[in-house]
Amino acid sequence: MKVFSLKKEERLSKKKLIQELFEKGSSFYLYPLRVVFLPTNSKQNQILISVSKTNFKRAVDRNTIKRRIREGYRLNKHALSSDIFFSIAYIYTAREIVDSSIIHQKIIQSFNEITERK
RNA sequence: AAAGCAAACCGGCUUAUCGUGUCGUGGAAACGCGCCAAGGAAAGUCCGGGCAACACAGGGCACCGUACUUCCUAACGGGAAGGUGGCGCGAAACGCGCCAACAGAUAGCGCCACAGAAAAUAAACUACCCACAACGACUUGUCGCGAUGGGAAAAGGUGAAAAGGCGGAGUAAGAGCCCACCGCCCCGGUGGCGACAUCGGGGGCAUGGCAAGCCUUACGGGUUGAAAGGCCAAAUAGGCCACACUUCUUAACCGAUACUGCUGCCCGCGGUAUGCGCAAGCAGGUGUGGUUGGGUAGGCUGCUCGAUCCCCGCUGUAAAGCGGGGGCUAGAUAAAUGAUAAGCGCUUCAAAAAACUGAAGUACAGAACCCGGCUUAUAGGUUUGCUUUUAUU
Repeated sequence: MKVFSLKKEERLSKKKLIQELFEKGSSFYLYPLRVVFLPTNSKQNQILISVSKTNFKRAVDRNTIKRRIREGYRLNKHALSSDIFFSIAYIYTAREIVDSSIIHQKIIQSFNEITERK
């Protein structure tokens, strides 16, 4: 598998898995993100990105933030290496649009948190 | 040339690295290669239609919507052309532009704040005119005054609006009481498909405003909405059929009553329940086998070739229609169409012109079944038309 790709299999799309993640998963806050994660028995890490409609009324802004987070995960996901895999949800909680470089940095930090806490 | 107004259109480009989705192609697979990949509003969800499911014998009333005319259209509350009224520009026009909830107020009910005498069967304030008891004056039969009785609706002031307007004649003072012109109403002619325009005759005014209070007239209106709907495999509740065992009461039809469906109500027509009447033989439970299969989560489909787009010709004042040629132009589903970096272009500013340099800015905004409109947001730019100002000929 290529290093920087991000296929559909790496995204959470099943309703049951999402419900399980939010009911049983543990979470921590890392500005501007809230991260929810749960170890799973699937064959790879799966992520979910969410931006609240109340904080960003325009769809253009929500798309931009989602794309930046996705790129941050895609370009750095090789740093998250472990013997087990996780379901991870990134929820954007800030009220303003943050630069890409900061988001990238925070995502790398989140990987360290997850591997420590498991 | 500049400014203003209106209409139509455009609304960034290139490269590098790493990525995403549909389709095509190679491959057993992993994956590789190629093509394409947001908008003028994709937005608001305000109208109209296609498509789909469900419902529907029919009639009346209610409810909701629309409202100058003709045309366009699949349809519309949209558009085109025109009529009428109002406003703006202008010296002015039969000019140009903008706006209109633009059917009916002699079908009926209701309302008309404040001010004002009075707000709709007019008049109770001031002012005007006539008569005249009492009183006053003096030139002693006249004048003044005004309780009171009557006339009039012209004048003042109030108001958004004061009972057709203006002028004349008339009168005690006045009044469509009478007359001319204008307005209004009625009838007829002419032109126009029509809204309407115009001409002639008659009426003496009867008819204040509000329909965005109720209402009247004419026309239209099933409900839901892609989370619609269809298909697939799995597990399972339930239904149905056959057989066996078991228990003993009660099924169907018709009438009656109650509830309910047809947008609401009534009539009408259906459906269900009750088991009172009439009537008479099957009804319930358990097990086995077969068959069917609601809902839930998942996958596939619906899904993008269409009232389609571009060009040319013809018809029409135009909206638009017809014919010919060419093109295929997003299909995601916890939701792709991107991220990062560099450069270019454009606009503004740095006194003025050109070049250079620097700084700042580069909008509104993201498809979710598909179309036709409307409304709202939008940095900057282009074109066309009209008006005004200045310059030149």
